[in-house]
Amino acid sequence: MRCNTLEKTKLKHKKGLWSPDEDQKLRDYIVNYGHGCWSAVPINAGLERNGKSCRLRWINYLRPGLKRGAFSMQEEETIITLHGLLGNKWSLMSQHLPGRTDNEIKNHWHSYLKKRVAKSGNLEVQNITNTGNTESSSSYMNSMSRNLSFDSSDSANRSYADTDQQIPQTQINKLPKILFADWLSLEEFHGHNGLAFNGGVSNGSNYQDTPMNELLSNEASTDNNENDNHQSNYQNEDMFHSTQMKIDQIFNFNGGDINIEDFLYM
DNA sequence: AATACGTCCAACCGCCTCGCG
DNA sequence: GCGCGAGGCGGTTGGACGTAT
Repeated sequence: MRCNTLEKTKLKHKKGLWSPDEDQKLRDYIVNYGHGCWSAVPINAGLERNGKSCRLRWINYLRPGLKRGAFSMQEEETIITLHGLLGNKWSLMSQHLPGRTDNEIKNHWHSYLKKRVAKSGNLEVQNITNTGNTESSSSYMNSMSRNLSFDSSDSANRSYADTDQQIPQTQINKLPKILFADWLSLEEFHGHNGLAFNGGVSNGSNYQDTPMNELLSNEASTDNNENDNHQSNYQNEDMFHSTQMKIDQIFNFNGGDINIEDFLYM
């Protein structure tokens, strides 16, 4: 993927915040000529920035159609649900939140939603502890499983480490490492003992133990076994269909139309 | 009013993948 | 097949701003 106009000149690239003048130059250039090869953009637009910086500025700030301002409740719920499904796949999430950038979603998650999720989880824990009501454990499980995996060593749980929210270790130990977001009840879990997924780091990247990743890893592992299929990963047909229903809810709401098979290959 | 501390967000960095030569 | 550059992505950082003391 090489450009005709290579950025061979080793200019001293400016860093830091963009000035309104720089924004205007970049906007004018891209509106008139398109970005084409990003490394050529700063040269042609008369900017002392590198191509990457221009691309980022355009995508995250200047691009038409971006929503600015607070996230709506629906957007937040979508992010939380998608995070439960996808893990830190911000760019994938942004595809289902029109007008929002991956950076924006990521920032919002780290600054707000992560804490909100942790807090709601903690409240549930308090209810269990205070009342000793075992029935509430189901809603607790739903709440917690909505967004998190439970292997205390995995990266998803590290999100708790940088907040003051603590999940009691006894709770963690009782929990499966993965549940299927909020569509798997505790009862379903107990009815499907084989569902506790394996944790661990995969392929050297920051890989989180989300149901999505687990499905993907199962998918990868089934490449060598053609007798397996996606549906078998769900333990039974009911679970497969309830998962499909949940995905339908999310993606139809966002104007999409997708099935589990599609989802796996997004 | 001054300072410390916390939060948020724009931007940077490093890594990975892809495609061209 | 290999090397290189571009593009893309997620993690991290730094500074601006708001709030508490």
